Parts: sequence; structure tokens; C-alpha cells
Amino acid sequence: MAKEDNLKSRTAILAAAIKLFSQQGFNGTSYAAIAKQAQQSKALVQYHFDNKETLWKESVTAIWAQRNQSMTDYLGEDLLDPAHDQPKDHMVRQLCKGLILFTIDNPEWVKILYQEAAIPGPRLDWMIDTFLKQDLEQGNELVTLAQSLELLPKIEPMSMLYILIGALIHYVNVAPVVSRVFNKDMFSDEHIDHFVNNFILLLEP
Amino acid sequence: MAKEDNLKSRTAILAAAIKLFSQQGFNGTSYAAIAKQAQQSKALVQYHFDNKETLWKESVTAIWAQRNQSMTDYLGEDLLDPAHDQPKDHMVRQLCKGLILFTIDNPEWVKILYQEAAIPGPRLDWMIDTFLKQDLEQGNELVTLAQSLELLPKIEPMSMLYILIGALIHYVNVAPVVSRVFNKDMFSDEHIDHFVNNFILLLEP
DNA sequence: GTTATAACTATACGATCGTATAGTGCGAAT
DNA sequence: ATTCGCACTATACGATCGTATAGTTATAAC
Repeated sequence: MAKEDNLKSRTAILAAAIKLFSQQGFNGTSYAAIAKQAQQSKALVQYHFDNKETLWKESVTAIWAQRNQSMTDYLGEDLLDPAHDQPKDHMVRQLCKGLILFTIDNPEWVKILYQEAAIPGPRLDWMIDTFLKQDLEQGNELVTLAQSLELLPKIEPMSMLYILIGALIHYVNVAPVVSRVFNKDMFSDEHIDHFVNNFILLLEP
Repeated sequence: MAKEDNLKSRTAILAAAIKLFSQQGFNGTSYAAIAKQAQQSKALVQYHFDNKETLWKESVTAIWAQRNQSMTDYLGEDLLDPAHDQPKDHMVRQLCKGLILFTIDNPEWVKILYQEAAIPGPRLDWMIDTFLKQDLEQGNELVTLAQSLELLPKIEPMSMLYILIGALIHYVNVAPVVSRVFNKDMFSDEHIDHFVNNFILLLEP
């Protein structure tokens, strides 16, 4: 077996682990389930990641890495660059819609966050120290910047961040439920636009 | 053993099951863990609820029952009764704060919802048919009523509901994280008031 | 005082849990 | 041609999983 095979199977296993850990949590996810999802042998899972905690930590690390890399694709590094000279409401709309689309394509970090935030313990501690602390600070900065550009109302930044992230994430989280209840696809562009348009009505500074 | 003992141990087990299912999900929760949490024997758990799915369903049912009963304590049946003749912003403030305090004291329904909404399957289907469909309709009605009283901005009600519930729930969900990062108690009345005051600035119709 | 019922326990089943370890097969290096 | 290292497999360990079933109490009915 060549080196590529190693990377390939390892990546497949990691992807499976990410999916299951974020959906089912640490205790709810087994080596066997990960192996099955990745279409690999259980022994190979253990070969690559020799215990469950290691695999979990690598999964979370990969989730955040992919998230950070993907974030710029959705928001654009220079989304808030005033040089664009675009209408303000268009920029806010793009920010909100970007966050939703991003969360739809990267649901894992939210799910892992909510999974672990519910259970005090060493895993939550590790996540806070390794990722969440920075996340909060960056979110705070993003909001403050947007406020200084008069894109968002000038309420206290952390409160603004709760509302922004909370509302957008909640839309994505309950979308499967709402879709089934009203027999509509809440993940469709049309419904997302509808929601964002309503949301930004509240956000006019 | 008397009949009270039956009810007592059954209740203790159900309470333990509610806690663990909401924190750790279905697969992540074991009979043994529930028994330990309830300080009862594993066999007694099975005696009262003879399989895991039954226990889960009874747990969810109990969560919703308690939630519905408790809801009025926090919101007040007549919170939105215009006969009160109170200032509007005070009523909105009370609604928002009520929802936060209620969620802090009844975190289980949100956690179960987010747990199961992440995994398509028969459990989610059952929850939707049994509880969530009604919840969405009631939420919609509550928002529409509040809007007709000019307590909330008149954006599309479902969007308003996402924002209201999403923002408030998110505050509660990440409170353990934020508390640790900033070394403050986000569950304190002081910080909740601070957040709610900022939130209602956005909600002025 | 026997019987019936209900609360609860003891124990054990096969399956799966996370983990350990020895071994196989193959390409690359010497 | 042999050795070596690495990707991967086979198998088995004790623990725990969800479940089944038989047994033990204590109370109440007759």
C-alpha cells in the first residue's frame, strides 16, 4: 500500500468521525460506527488514531481548521472593506446570508459546540482553551468593526454577537424540523433569502 | 414497599433519564448511567420502563409536560393582556427575560431538540408529530399576537420567531462557555438584564 | 393463614464497547 | 537478495451494552 492510501483512508475515517461525533456526541459514537461510515475496518480506525479521545480531538481540530478555511469563502476576506463602496444593506445581507450558507455547509462546529457545552468536563475545557476563547474574541472584533462601519446597530458587541449567531444558527438547526412541518425546503435559497431579508429589517442601525 | 415508593423511585429514574438523554443523547445514555444518576439499581430502571425507547419517549413527554406547565410561571398567562396597561417596552422585556430564565431552569427541551434535530430518524419524526408541530404553531401565534399589540416589529412571524428563540436560547447555550472565558457568571440576573436590554433595542417596532 | 399482587433484586444472556497485540503483505532501501 | 518499515488485518481481551427471566420480599385481600 502506498502512502496515498494511508492519507486516503485516514481522511475517510476522520471525515466519518467528524460527522458522527458532531451528530451523536462523544459517548454516542463508537469505533465500529465510525468504521462502518468510513467503509473501513474497525482495526484500521484504531491504527490511525490509537484511542478515542485522540480521534475526537483530531476531529474537532479538523472541524475548526476546515471552518476557518471555509469561512473566508463565504464571507470574503474583504467583505467589510469600505473600499467596495457598496450599499450598506447589501453588505449586511451578504454577511448574514454568508453565515447561514456557511453553517449549512459546515454544521459540525455548531453541533460539536452544543454537544459539549451541555456537559461540563475536560472535553469542554479543552475546546474552550483551544478554540472557543479565540472564537469569541474574533466574533467580538468582527461585530465591533461592522458597527464602526455603521453596518450593525451599536448595541453592546457581545450582545450583538449572541443575537447574530444565535438567530442564524437557530434557523439552520431547526430547518429540518420546520421543513417537515410546513412541507417546504428551508435550506433553499428562496427561503433563506426570505429570512435574511426579514432579519436585516431589525438590524438597521 | 408502598405505592409511594414506586412513584418516588420511578420519578427519580425519570428525572435522571431526562437529564442524561438531554445532555448525552439517546445513544450516549445507558441504563447503567441512568441508574447511577438516580441512585437506583439498573434492574429497577428496566422494571419501570421496560425498554430504552419507552424510557426515552416518556422522558421527552415529561420534559414537554413540565415545560408547558412551567412556561406560564415565567411568562404569565396574561403577560400579553393589554388590560394591564403597562408600558410596552416593559412587557417585551418581561417576555424576553422570562424566556431566558425559563430556558435556564428548563434546558432539557432545547437540548433534546438540538440533539435529535441533528439526526434524521424515527425519534425526530416522533418528536415532530407529537410536540414540535404544535410548538411551531403556538410560537407563531404568540408572535402574531405580540405584533398585533405592537410589542414586536411586524416582520414575518416565523422569521421573528427564529430570531427571538434563536438569540435567547443561544445566550443560554453558550453561557457556560462565555462565563468561563470572561470569568463572569452569565447566568446572573445582572448579565441577563444587560443582554435583554440590548436585545430589546433591536425589537422596537 | 393462605393467596395474590406489586415493588424490587439477582443473575445471566449474547452483542458490542474500547483497547491490546501479534501478524501479514508489500514497496523501498541497502 | 535481504532487511526494514509501514499500511493494514486478525483476533481476542475484559467491560459494559440492552434485555430477559426467575426469584425475593412486603403489603393487602379474602
